[in-house]
Amino acid sequence: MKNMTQEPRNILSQHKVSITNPRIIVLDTLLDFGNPITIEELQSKLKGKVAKSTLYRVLNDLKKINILNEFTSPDNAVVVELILEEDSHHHHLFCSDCGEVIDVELSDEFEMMLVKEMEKVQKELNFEIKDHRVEMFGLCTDECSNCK
Amino acid sequence: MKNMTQEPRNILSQHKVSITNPRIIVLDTLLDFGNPITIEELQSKLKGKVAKSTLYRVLNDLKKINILNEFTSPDNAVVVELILEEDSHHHHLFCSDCGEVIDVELSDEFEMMLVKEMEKVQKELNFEIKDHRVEMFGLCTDECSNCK
DNA sequence: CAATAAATGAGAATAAGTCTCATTTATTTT
DNA sequence: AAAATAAATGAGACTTATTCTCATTTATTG
Repeated sequence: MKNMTQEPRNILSQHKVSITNPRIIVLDTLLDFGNPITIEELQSKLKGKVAKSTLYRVLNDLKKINILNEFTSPDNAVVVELILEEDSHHHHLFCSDCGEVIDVELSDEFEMMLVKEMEKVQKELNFEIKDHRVEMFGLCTDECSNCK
Repeated sequence: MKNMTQEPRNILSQHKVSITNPRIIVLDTLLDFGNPITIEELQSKLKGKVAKSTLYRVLNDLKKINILNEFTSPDNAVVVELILEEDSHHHHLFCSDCGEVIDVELSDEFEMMLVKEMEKVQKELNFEIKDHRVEMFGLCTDECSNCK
């Protein structure tokens, strides 16, 4: 079992940013949780170990080195997620009940078709499309400990 | 040419909510703009004709009667849009430069394939998917008066 | 048209996120 | 390895978006 704080250190040094305690703690928490997480939930997991201002600064630092993705849930709460592997193109599924956010990979055929659709849109609207997102909303039935 | 304030009145009475001046003004502004709009831009178009607290209340009222859609732009600004026709399923294209949001309809084949993808996801993750969104990000080249 | 219910405006309250600045911690230089 | 320099942190002030409160105004109902 690997040293808990080693991976955050590696990540930081790989990206040539200084290795500090708050950064290690935040990365560790995100790695440990493993899923997209709201700022609120992240703060509660951190239990005051990192100052609020520092948390936001660290998140911005991680965005700058492109290892943090940020988006919003259907109720407009900000959600963050580590993106460590370059090839992990995926989408999100949101539970309207418990607020859980789940990563979803869609088929290559689908992604190819989406690219074609975007090419059509680009031409029609004279727009240069750089990125896309597919979001799905629903209810995680059963198995969920958060949904009563 | 139809009376400018008649359509808002019709909409409100169809949805059995009381017809008030702020509601008429907000609806009129949204109808007139015709595209998704940020709260900030909406406020500037309203030029103080409606109190800030009332604006938010009116927007919430419109959400409750299901004629207002709310989402966020890539920089997390809240965007609202009237949804008057039931059959107007569409997606959004965001310009990262000027912030414009454009409605986009994708092909039926694509939508059908997306439904199939969602059915797969539902089964795999034991999730009941109710809705989806496709968002596209890029730059509106040329023609745009806002982008320099 | 009067009575009742609902909506509004103004500004106070709250909450998310940023900023400031003195202090602490990392990194670089010697 | 210690000193010098640069960067990051914590605490709390500040800003901005949104909600809330409550006295007044406006709609709706009888």
